[in-house]
Amino acid sequence: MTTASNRAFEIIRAQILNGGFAGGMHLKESELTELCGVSRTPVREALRRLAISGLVVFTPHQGAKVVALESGEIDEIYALRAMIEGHAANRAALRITDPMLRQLRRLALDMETAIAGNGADRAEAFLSANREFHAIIMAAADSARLGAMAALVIDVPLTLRTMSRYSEPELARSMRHHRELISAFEARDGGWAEAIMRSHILAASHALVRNTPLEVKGPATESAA
Amino acid sequence: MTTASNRAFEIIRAQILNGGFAGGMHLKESELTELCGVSRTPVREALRRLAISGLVVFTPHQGAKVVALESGEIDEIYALRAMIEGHAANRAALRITDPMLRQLRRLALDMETAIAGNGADRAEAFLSANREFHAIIMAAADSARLGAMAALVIDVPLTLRTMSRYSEPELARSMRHHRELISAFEARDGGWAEAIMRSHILAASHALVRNTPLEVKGPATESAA
DNA sequence: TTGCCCACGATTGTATACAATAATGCCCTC
DNA sequence: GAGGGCATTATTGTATACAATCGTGGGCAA
Repeated sequence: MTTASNRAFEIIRAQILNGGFAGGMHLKESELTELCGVSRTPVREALRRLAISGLVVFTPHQGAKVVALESGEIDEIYALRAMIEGHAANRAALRITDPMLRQLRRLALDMETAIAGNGADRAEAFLSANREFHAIIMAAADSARLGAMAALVIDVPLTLRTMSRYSEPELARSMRHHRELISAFEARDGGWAEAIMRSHILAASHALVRNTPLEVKGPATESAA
Repeated sequence: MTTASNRAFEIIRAQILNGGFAGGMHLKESELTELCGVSRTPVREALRRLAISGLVVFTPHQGAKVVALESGEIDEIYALRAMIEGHAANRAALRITDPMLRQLRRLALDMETAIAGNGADRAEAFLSANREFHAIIMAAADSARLGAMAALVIDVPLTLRTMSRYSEPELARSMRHHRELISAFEARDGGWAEAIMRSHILAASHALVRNTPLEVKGPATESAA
């Protein structure tokens, strides 16, 4: 069984990511208490952790507010993601194990079939596999501190609904990036892996910016990068 | 007046950085309570923040332990610092203001005179100016998230006493890096600034590793990078 | 009417009491 | 005598009560 603090963290985080808590909204500890079914103490701990993750901002004696991203910040976040995930890919290329490589190949196939199909859960299957793909690379990089940094910039873009904004050519390019990443890993070439990963993230960034309406709203999924 | 939580954070952090708490030491909340003169609640918050900063590690129902760095981790941390501060220098080059540039020039002079002199506070003066020099660049980068990432890898090397390990040629090279950074900023050349900053951090890393005895002990100051 | 000041309410910050969990040492069994 | 299981105890996790602080509204004066 997990701790009450963890439950509170997950519940509040999910609410923010799926849009239940709008950007800029003031989060009152007493309200979160009844939402999560725990007392204020674990709620407070959860809020501090969310503040570290960049999902809420904290001001003394005024509590927590859900972050409201400006368009400039989105560029900034994707630039940081490119830096961090690029570095992770470089490390991963030198450390990845064969079982991990097999998993990557399978996930790449999963994504390609998800794209080719047309079921209702098409997007969900794709995003799930994509998330795992990137998670495996971070795991292969094998650096706790790098993982902590990634957490600072991975969560936030999730507040944007992006999957539906990718055109077919953009998705195809994303697939090619995945395949080329695997090739770079097979060659154990850190520089190649890093370059492709950077391209992958930055391409996603531009696809997002170009297709994003001014006001971002609605239940969110996550970036396809 | 600051909050009790902040006081506890600063007190415990200082104890870790100056070596009062040895690596691997188990930090009991009740003991920290009497050390800091506050109750357990703010102590707990302080410990969580320290865990985020990478200075302590947390395991459920077992509390906090001061981190014990292995030699491999030091390389990893310096690689991350090179990545982050390099990126910060790149951004800073495009955003830095003239007053900030003037400050950098003054601090570079301060460091050079500190090195040239031979007073007892020689090292202290140098390190203080050096810290401010890097802080200004981070501020000029103007990215809260990047600052948060930097915090993950700036604090930890402080647990190592490094200043005394730099040879004269190494210090001279460090000074040249500072001057060249200023030149890159004046030219508003992000790529140049990033390259020099990476060199600066990585050079410091190797100077450290080469001069570090196997067991690192004693009151700590901070890295000269 | 408008601006400022004070008091009130709401909300966060802190302390302490209680519950739950994990480490430790002892005793029993083999 | 050694190993494992159980009870004890120390330590962390949680809840709640209290204190401090900030925003807000009303009232008073210019």
